[in-house]
Amino acid sequence: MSLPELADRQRDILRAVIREFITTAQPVASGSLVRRYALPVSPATVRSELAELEDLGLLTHPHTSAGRVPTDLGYRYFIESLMPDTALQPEEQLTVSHQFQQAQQDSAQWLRLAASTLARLTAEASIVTQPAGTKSVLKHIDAVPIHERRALIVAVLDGGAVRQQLLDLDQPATADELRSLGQRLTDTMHGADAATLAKAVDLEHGAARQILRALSRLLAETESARASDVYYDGIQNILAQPEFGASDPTRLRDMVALLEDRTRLADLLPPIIGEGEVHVAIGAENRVEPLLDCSLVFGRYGGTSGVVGYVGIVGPRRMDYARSIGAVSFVGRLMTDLVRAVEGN
Amino acid sequence: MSLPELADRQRDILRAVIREFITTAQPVASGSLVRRYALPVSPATVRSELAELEDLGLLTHPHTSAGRVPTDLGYRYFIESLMPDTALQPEEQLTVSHQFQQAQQDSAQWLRLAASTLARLTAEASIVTQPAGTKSVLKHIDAVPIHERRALIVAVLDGGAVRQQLLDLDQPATADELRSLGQRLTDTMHGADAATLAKAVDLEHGAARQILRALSRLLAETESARASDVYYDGIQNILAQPEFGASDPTRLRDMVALLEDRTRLADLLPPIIGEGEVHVAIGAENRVEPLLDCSLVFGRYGGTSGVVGYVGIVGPRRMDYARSIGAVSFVGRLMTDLVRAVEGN
DNA sequence: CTTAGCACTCTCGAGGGGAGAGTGCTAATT
DNA sequence: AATTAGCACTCTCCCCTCGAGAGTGCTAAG
Repeated sequence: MSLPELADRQRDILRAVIREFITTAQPVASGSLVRRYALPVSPATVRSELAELEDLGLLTHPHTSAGRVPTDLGYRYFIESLMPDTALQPEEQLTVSHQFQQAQQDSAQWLRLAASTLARLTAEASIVTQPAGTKSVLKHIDAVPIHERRALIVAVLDGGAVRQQLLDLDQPATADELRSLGQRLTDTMHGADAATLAKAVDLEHGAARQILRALSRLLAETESARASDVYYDGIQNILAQPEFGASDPTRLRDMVALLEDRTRLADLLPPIIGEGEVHVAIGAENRVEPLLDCSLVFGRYGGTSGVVGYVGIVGPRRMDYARSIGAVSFVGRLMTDLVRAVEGN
Repeated sequence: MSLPELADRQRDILRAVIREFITTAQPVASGSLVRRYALPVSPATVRSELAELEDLGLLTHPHTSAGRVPTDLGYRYFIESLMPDTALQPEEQLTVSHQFQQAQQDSAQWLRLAASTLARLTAEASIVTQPAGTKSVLKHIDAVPIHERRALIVAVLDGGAVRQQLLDLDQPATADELRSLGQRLTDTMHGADAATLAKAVDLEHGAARQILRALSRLLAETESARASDVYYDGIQNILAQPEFGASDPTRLRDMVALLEDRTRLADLLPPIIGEGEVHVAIGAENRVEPLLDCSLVFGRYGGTSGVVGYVGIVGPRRMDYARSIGAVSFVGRLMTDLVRAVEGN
């Protein structure tokens, strides 16, 4: 996995091949390289350089008389040492962060917005997971009367997530009773996690007991179901890619099936990403079968209290990595800001 | 659009053609009909009947020497007067409603569950819109302190929807202040809609004024953004359909693009569906271009107070209408029950 | 080291049967 | 009058071929 050292001209040529292949999706010929990038050498010279890059494992040949195509290693080399600055244009950053500021209203909207923004910025399919903490902690409890014997329990978690649960009460309760119950539980249970709540259940009785039981279950689910709530967008974008076109519809279907299946999603997320880092998995670096022709670009966002979510995109190996990384990184940062704002830091 | 009258044998044959085409996706030949459905007549007889059904506009011919394919009108006839009972099996109903009972916890989960259930039951792509009222009415307000100068406003609407909004306070407020403010506003604003809230803004000042302003905007958005929150699932299912396969990838992409674009979604929903009815739009009955090869099966669900959402599926014209209608109708009923439960009826 | 020239290879699309499937028609049968 | 067997006809689909075109690898000259 160590990357070979290249002469300057080879680097230029590799960069040109990748750039060309990304836009055309066609194997790149020596002649067209010279023409389009105004190289100061002849096609024959380029050919010998291409042959060397192929020996180094950075390029391949679909067949004898076809142009060159980057390998996984070729893309990797590009990302590690050929890629231009990935930051988005300032105007773009402004537009996007403006949209995020307007969407502060509803945390579910953040996720949706993040997914659609990424899809739009990168023209790939995007995936955004709900922030889920290793420890979910209660911040506020409220009991809203719906009916004499029925109440809606609203819980605000650390990190600004809001959960709700409809509860059939064993005994009728008035609005005032529910209100003071919510107050008391908020005061006593502030900062409690699922385990603490479970313990506290036995100390209470009546409606309070019911509420605590429901909440502890809710928190436990929130903690465990790490990737249960996933937003995705831009599937149309990967349908538009020529590599997933007519040739093999099964490939495409398997891929979409993988994305839609929220339970399998956790597997393909890169094991650990550092805060603010962006992780790129190219082609066969993905262990999952339907993604062997794809690349993933993922980032992590999260608060200080261990609340963590993922944002990322899926696309063909042939993608604009600079732009993708820039977009994922930027959106990840915005999401981190949003989560922190709700945390109160 | 008036449906022709058919002799019994013609009805049997039409039914057989549709059933066969639904499962095989191939034009149906007279010979295979006789073979598979053990018809007591010869292929030649069947052929003359087929020719007559074609004259009536119920079947077509891709080309001279191919089998028969149902037309939109053929499917329509099938649905109106040939279709078996659409109710799901009792065991299936039990399983599904059991799942819905368990998911009562979170209204966002209902929608997700409805979408995935429909996708699974019908093996088509499903669409579920959030229930949105012509009039959204406030039921409960809560202000949760995040920070000295920052609060999370949680609003419970009629219909059990929960909205949240992060607010930067002009002046710092303590937890107790926020709490009593929430109580007071809940008491005074209970039952208010966006317009009422907007009027009340000027009567308040300080944090209360900020909260009311935010809430009125929130409610206005909730009312207007009728189909803003849409859940869909099972896109993989329509990718698996042979009619959207290799032939024309553009078709498929346009279709998915249409589904993903939440703003265009409202257009394709059938104008008015009665409570408990299921509306079927076959092929060209959809005015939208990318859906000319598709059928939609949609139902409406909602509460007594005018809160309305849609559940439905999209698939190829060649779909199992009986099952689709049964599934959509059943899931719609379950959703109605859930909404009503939160309303307190 | 670079480059012109050239032979070689491979894909892709068009064109050409041939097999197969299925119809429509006609005449015979019930 | 309805049904059916027989048969010619049509159309698709697949396979094959073949030529054009694109691009490489090699070699020898600059």
